[in-house]
Amino acid sequence: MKKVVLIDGNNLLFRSYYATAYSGNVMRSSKGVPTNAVLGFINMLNKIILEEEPKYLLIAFDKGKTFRHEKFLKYKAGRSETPKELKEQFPIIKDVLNKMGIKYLEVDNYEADDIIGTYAKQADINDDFIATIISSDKDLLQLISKDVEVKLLKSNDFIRMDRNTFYETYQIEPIRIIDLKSLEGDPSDNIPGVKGIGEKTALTLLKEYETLDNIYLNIENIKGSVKEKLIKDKEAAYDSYYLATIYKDIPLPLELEELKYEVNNSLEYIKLLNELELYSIVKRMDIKEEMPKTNDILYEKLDILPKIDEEFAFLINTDNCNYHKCEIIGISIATKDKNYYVKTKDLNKLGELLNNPYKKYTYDLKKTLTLLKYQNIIVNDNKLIDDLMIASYILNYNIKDDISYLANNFGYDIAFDETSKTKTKDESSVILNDIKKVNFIFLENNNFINKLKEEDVYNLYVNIDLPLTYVLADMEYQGINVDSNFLNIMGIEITKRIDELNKEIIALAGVDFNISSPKQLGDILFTKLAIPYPKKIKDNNYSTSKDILDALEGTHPIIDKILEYRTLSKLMSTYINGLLKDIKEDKKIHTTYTQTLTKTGRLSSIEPNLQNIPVRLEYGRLIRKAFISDADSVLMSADYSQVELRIFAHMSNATNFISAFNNNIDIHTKTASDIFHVNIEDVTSSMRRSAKAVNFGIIYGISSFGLSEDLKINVKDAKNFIDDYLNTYPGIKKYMDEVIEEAKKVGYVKTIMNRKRVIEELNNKNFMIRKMGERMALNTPIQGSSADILKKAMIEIYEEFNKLNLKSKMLLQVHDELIFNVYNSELETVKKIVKDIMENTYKLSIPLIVDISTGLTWYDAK
DNA sequence: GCAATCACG
DNA sequence: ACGTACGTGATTGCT
Repeated sequence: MKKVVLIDGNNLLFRSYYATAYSGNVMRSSKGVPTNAVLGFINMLNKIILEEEPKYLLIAFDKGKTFRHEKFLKYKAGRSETPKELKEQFPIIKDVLNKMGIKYLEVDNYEADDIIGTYAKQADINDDFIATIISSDKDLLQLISKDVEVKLLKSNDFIRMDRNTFYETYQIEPIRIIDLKSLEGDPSDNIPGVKGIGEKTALTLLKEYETLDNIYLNIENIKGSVKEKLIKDKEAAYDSYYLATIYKDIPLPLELEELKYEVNNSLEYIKLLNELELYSIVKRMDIKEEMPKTNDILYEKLDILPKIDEEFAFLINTDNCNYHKCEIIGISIATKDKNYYVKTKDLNKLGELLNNPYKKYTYDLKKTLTLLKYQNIIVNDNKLIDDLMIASYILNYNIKDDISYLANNFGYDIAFDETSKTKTKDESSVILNDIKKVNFIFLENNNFINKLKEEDVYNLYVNIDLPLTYVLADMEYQGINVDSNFLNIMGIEITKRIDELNKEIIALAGVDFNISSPKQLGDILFTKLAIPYPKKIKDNNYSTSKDILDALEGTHPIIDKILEYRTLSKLMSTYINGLLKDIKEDKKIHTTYTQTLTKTGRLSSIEPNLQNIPVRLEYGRLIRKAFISDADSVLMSADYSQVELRIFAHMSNATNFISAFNNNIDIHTKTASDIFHVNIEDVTSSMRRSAKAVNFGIIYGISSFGLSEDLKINVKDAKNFIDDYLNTYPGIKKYMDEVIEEAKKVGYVKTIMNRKRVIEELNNKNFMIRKMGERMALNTPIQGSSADILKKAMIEIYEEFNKLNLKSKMLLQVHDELIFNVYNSELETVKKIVKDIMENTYKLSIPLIVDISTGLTWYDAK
């Protein structure tokens, strides 16, 4: 006999909600997501599964206004509005159920009851099945039959009702619950019933006359006030009869047999629980099959690495500073049946193991490769080393530097790395923790790889991001020469000027204050000096940002001086002192590329950031003179021209753009000529500037407000401008609409190399957040595809340099630009290789163009 | 630890 | 009626 458990999902979620909601105050995750009902629901569901051991399981939900509402406007009226904290939890619980592998159904215009009724009837008819219905709603008792029982939930326990127990309680047939309701009514659903008749009278009547019809047939035999009441509310009684009747024949997409249930604590499920911060559920889960109890780990502590000739996971344990200057503490290794911890700073043995022909797994391979390089150990990209950090990034898991965050999201219990502040742990517990991490990698790596394949992003992993790791490790290791003398001299000049400005500004203000404090500066400008604030005041705060000060230029002599002070302070603190601080003993700066951070697939650069060295303003640009080539070399810059607009043109198939790019016509001039309806040669510089702003807007996911800010025009003009633009290029409008539609449908967007970004904001109820989501959906494929293409080019250039054994090296990446140190003897070869690969690595419907320039400093390579 | 500001693509 | 351009990192002041 197969038992199917049918759960009234709405009922369960409502009960869970009101059990712990106190006047709208509910438990929330740290992100503000209400979770109290979800928590209660899962706990109740787990209890049900434990008690009932269902082989078949279905959760039914209401959907939309039902046929009952259509017929009776007052149905369920008078119910207080479902609180939004509860409404928000419906999609969450459905997500949970999906990830638990539990089937749920909602059918347009029907209630959960009708879904349950239909399956209950099927179970009754089908000799193989019996059903248990779970709810606290007595209505469902009408479904009890020879094969159907109801488990009626009470506040802390339940009553199981089958035909016998039901009869003992009510002395009527289960189906007469409908007749009972039609008499006594149900205030919670606004079912009227007969006024003045409660359960007791109703039951007495039904015991005698069995049905509502029969009661009215025998109305003359009934005495006194009850008769009066029955006659008065006859219509209401029959309406109620209709409302209380559960349908048993609604169309359903799944057969009973398809409701099969198997325990499935999927990784996604655990991850979701952790996202919702419902840790108590994760803790109680029976996870020993998939998730070993990491505290039971045994290991051997060694001084030298053992010989290993099987697959293994490894981690180099370091102190927690920048890995270009960190101390190595040891190496942890996990194999199928043994874990090791080796206390050593010598990575030679590890290097040998990594070049051996079996699979290796780690987390943050780039760090490993760089540390090895500092010991002159080279690991070739032998396609045998997996990096769980890269895999997790591509899978859009939330990851941090510290692998513990990831592991704990998958049900492990691993302490976070200690910072210098929290350094309290003894050596053996630090070692044990490291072993836990490496053990996690060993056990989970293949699950992650399978997931990559399932999500159709394995190619991206294995052909782009993973091989790029080797390229980046080398770039970081190479570093770039920096002339500290130059920076020092420039610093002296800047300091002198800052001092002058400081005096002048204080004099103009008439009072001493900290110019670097936006708060104090705002007070001085807009209160003390009473300069009129050019914009709407926001949050009762004066902004002193560049935009505001620019608008005030000329109103007071202090403004120009503050602007200059700002520019120079920035140069001094971030670029003179900041860079000097990061020059290592080899007179080079070694940045670190974060490969697993951005939402779009770009890299970022830290400690220091070499992707935002000044270039737009001439004085700031001088900083680039400090970045110099090696002896007998030049610095070579290779940058893509308009790569994002070209990618956009390719993806949107915008014919005008494509023809302009194909014919090498200046794209902004072409756009201006199109939207202003003038010949190319008649486009003025102001027309071109406007067109350029709109083209940029397109890349960002245009908004009239944003454009108005950029062009300093009013929002209405900006809107007209955009409308004209989109009318001129109808293909662009269509493309953008389609991207957003698709993104809303599947919940994510993709780049040309299938990199995915999930955008939750797209279905947010808040207009502003939703619009932001739409802009992300439009921008990410462009920015991300551009990143994909440059990454692919970098890998190919790196391989070609290696193949030809060139001394020249790739040093920096700045999103659409690569910087190389090129030996004079190799200049022509390198130029050709780089230009050729960058322009041809990915074929678009339009050409990609790369501009190359060289010089002894980064400033001169322009 | 966060907000404001400003440097880059 | 909302109140925004997309993606980053470093420094400073302030709670």
